[in-house]
Amino acid sequence: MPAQLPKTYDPKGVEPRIYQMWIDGNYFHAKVDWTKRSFSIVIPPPNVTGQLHLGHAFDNTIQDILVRVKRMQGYSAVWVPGTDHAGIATQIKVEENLRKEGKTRHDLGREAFVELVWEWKRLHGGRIIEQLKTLGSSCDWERERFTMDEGCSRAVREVFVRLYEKGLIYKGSRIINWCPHCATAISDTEVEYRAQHGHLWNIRYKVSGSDEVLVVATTRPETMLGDTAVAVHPEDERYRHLVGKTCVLPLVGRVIPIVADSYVDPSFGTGCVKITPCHDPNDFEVAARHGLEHVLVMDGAARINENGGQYKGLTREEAREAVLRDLEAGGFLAGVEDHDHNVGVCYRCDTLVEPIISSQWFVKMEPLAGPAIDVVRDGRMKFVPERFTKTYLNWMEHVRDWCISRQLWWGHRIPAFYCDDCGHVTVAREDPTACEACHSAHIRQDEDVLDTWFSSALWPFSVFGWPNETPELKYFYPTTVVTPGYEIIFFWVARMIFSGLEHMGDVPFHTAYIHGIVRDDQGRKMSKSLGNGIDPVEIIDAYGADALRFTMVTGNAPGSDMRFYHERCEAMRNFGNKLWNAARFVLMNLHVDTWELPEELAMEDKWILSKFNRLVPDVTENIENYEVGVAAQKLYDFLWDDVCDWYIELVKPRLQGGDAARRSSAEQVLVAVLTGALKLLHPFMPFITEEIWQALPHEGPALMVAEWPHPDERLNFPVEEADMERVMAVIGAVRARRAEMRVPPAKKARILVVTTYRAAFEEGRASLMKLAGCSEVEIRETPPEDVKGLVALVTDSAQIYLPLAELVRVADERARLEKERRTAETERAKLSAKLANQGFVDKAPAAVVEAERARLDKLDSLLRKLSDSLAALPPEDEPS
RNA sequence: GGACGCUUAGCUCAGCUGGUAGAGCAUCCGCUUGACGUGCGGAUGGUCAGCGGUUCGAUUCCGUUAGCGUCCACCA
Repeated sequence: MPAQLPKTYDPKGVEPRIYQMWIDGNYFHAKVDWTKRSFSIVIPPPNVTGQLHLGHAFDNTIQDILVRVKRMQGYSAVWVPGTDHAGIATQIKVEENLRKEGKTRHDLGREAFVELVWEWKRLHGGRIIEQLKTLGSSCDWERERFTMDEGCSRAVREVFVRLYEKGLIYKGSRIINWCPHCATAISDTEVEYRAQHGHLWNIRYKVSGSDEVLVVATTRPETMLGDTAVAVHPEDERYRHLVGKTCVLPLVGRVIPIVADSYVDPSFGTGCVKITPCHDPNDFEVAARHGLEHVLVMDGAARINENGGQYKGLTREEAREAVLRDLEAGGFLAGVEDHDHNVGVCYRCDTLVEPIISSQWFVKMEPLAGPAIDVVRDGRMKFVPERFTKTYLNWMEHVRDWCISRQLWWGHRIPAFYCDDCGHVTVAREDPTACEACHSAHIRQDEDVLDTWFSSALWPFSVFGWPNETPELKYFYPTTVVTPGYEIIFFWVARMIFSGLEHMGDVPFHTAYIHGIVRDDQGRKMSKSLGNGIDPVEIIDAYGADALRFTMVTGNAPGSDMRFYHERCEAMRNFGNKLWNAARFVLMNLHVDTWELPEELAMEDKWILSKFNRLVPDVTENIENYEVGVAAQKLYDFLWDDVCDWYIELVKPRLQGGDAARRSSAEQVLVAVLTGALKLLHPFMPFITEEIWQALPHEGPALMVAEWPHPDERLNFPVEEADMERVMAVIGAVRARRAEMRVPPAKKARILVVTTYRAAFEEGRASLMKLAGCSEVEIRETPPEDVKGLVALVTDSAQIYLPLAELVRVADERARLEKERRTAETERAKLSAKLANQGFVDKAPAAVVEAERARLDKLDSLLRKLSDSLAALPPEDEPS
């Protein structure tokens, strides 16, 4: 920083330069170094063609704080960045773009289309990475990965083959969630449920060879086209005689059996359930138990297929209307009721999900879930905040097999090859040229790709080179911590855990530090459709990255959502500016270019050093416990209140005075405290702290690689700290009283301090003069004889008299002092009752009792002084 | 149906293992105070949702009620 500094901090002018300096210094790169402890984080890989949103800003800030602290603490700390190929999201994006040219992916064909997506990735893939840099993220860019790069793809293939060989991956025909819009299967996790007002239609099914009629209830009448049975509860007396008989499916005319199954709840609806095995998971189960026929009536676009007869070609919505109309016309409709229920929609596109039978690949979860439950139960892996443990366990304990195949082109293609001749499936690490069973060359690779989350599940070890046994893997795995939002606990965290355990034999990370989501100022989720999204890039532009980062970590509890307010960013920018100006002040007054702590320390020096010395372990501990918000708040308070509002003001007289030694020691302490605080603050506000540090006398190339502060025994000054605070209390009392009495600041007064802490106040004399607006300070141990015309103030260690004759009315003074006395007495009464309570004295920790005793002493002292002051008051003024 | 979270100053929210209630913003009163008006000094404002319990002591722990919110499950 040159001598002439702007009065306001300009992030735009500083941030890119500082970031480049870090890059040039290669400070982000972490090496395998067995002489150091390792610390590692892998980034939750953002979508490669996505752009930065506040959620990214949130967890990247957290990660950066953690990794910067550890780096400064001397760890070999790596933060591995990278991006996710984001199968569906990316493919859709490219397809949409293609549609502008009036083309679909099928016009191009698989190979050309995939090449086009790669091209798109090359074009847009860098954006989010660049945006992460503007945040100040200290990722090890040399280790940047992509879920579809060669290494990650190899890991995916290896995992697939291993799991297949162990029988943990299988292909089967099951009811899966089908998204008609994305035209692919999706996993259970990818379905979101929405409450919806709907209807329950009652439909008459005529019993064969009888006049009896069964009434079934359904919310989805169009699926009746695929009914292959009607089920009743085995114990249900009403229908027992019909079990084993058949009935006739209306409109279709198919004769279907009536079966008994305990799945049916006799108390719901009519107690008769239509069974549609191909379009309902429960019905699928029932069908399996009873060996029922499967009739699939919908295609991949959720249109009725040829099995739907006359309804063929209709969409599911059209089919519903048509079916209802025809049922009505045929007299099959027995009634309709309102019915609220949940419907599943695709988390990507919001389209109503269609449960449909389909042949897909699955990961068998049960054997994988067991260990994943154990490691959390026995504490080998923990969630912060702890409550997410339960969320996780509940999910893992009930998890169903994971549908991993996607009918997409963009992704890791399933390495399964079907033999046209013998039907054998060859699953192999390298593409086979022939069927492994019959050696026929007529093999075809499975058309599908894997769920995007299949590859991100491997991220904590694939990024370090697995399946190769690399030094990185040995050194950095398990990673220390991951920092996802709670919305991806199931998508990502859970799957990393069982994958890590299965393939690495160890947890992928020791801690999952879960955060909430960033909402708008009305508490709404940010979304494209609401148009309420806030672009972090604009925020950085307006307030600076440091301000955004600080906003992200302060004022919200771990794991809970936060609302985003511009005002908060503004406040944090102001904090940066405050720090900037404090630094400017220090530099303006600095006459040295190196520093060390002076031998002779003044009271205020010891006070601030002592406070700082306590701040160091406090902040360190908070960060270690993942209480970054608390740590940030402490730094904010220390810098603004203690350093700026007090210490700097306290040393101004020395800096401007003629005593060179006292001036110089103030400079030294200023630099010491500022430097120390900059180190602690650096992980939170890396840019501004680095910029200031570079301008201050320093050793080493950069703050970001400076050593994290340690508390220093020699800097504990409890006595001087207390003395200083006694003086500060008097300053506060005088200021408050003056403000109350509207004494203009320019009007200085002579004050009289009556105290037994004479030495402390002698040393604080200059501070009192400067900060309490005094023309003169008299310190004595006994009160003056005549206090007429004096305003009396009391702290627990001093009585103060201000000669403000023209402003004083004795009656008012008396009233005020008495009010203070009453307050103090009330408090004293409470306190002495507490101390008189034998239970308290016996059972409370000694330190607490001691503290309360000390407080009582102070109150007594205060009360004595109040009484003295009251007694000394002259008789009431003559009414004039 | 199950689980979880929240309810603290006008607003938005912090408050670690129980031991004198905090911040930012807003409001009010002052201030060109030689770092900073993105500032300085001062002030107002809270029976910490209600009710029980444990405890010497509860905003903090337990139970319960109410309101709000989230996740999971999904009886057609």
